[in-house]
Amino acid sequence: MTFSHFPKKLLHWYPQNKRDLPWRNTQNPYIIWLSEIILQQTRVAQGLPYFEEFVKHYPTVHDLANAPVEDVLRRWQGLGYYSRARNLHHCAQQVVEEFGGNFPDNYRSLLKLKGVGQYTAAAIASFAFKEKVAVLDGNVFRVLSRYFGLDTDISSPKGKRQFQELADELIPAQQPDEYNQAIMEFGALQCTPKKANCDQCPLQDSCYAYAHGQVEALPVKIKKTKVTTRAFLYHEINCGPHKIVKTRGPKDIWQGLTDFPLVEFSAPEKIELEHSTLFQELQAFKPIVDYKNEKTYKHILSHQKIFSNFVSLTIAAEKLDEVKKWADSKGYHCCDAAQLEALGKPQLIVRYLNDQK
DNA sequence: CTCCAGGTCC
DNA sequence: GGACCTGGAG
Repeated sequence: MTFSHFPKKLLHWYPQNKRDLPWRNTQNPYIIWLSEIILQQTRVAQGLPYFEEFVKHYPTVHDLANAPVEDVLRRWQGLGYYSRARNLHHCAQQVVEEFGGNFPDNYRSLLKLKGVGQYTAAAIASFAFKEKVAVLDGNVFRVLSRYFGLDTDISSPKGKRQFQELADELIPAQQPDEYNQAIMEFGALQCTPKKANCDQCPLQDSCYAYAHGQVEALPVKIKKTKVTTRAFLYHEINCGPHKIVKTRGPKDIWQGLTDFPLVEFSAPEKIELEHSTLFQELQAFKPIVDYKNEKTYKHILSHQKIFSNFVSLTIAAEKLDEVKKWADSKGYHCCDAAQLEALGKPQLIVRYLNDQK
């Protein structure tokens, strides 16, 4: 087996082809950690502006730990997978409280941090501390499965184990950090999921998938999550300059973000204003109702298809005290436009609000 | 429109 | 093993 050929080629390819990205010019574990969390399941182009903002507003782990979690969620707005933002904040406090403000300097200890799993621990340990631990992310799965012709399902525990063993054997003792960067960058730029650039590939002559016409077929991934359909009727309740909002709770999507009171229906075609218990209750306040029935927002998550309609209810400003009392009793809050702007909201709500302008 | 990216937590 | 988000590519 030409095992040293592979890392050698990658280490040669990398300096000539790598992108100049801000987190690559530092060994500061805080900055590296920040970039890794932001880049999980996220493309560089989408994550980059968020990274810049976070570094600017939270230059040190102390700044992040001291910030209110609402501010962190607001800054994360639009990036998705909001548990990353909650874990990010929790992890910063962990580093300050349990580790005296210094990130742990090895793979084992890094794993104890909230939101830091095997991939991220390996990335930080190698990039910041030169520890020889192999990263295993989607890029690495793809490059290894193609080059070595490994066709085990990468979503199975067995597949993950096999790939990790292979990755651990391949990583060189000399420049483990550079090698980890190289193989991921190679997957991102050269050995891409679709239309891999095999014509000008430095590994072409020894690549299993290229020789066997398997480039498109690898890696093998079986899992596919089934998508459920949901139907929301959102109630935009206005009273003078105030709106009624709700902080989303646990065990559902958008945890910790802010949206409007809603009634969920069994199917999109079942959405009916008159069947909303919320709408019925609100009649007591004699609202002016604006319901554009035909306008349905469709919002797609990886595992849910959400159809939502919005009804706008305007209540006379004099009834604010009554409305507030009602909102309190339902677990809702009252806020003005500026306060709403400062809260993290799902993109569906952001889209709706933008349409109202 | 469908498919896809891809790491952690519970 | 399923839940979690958004946006870009085709």
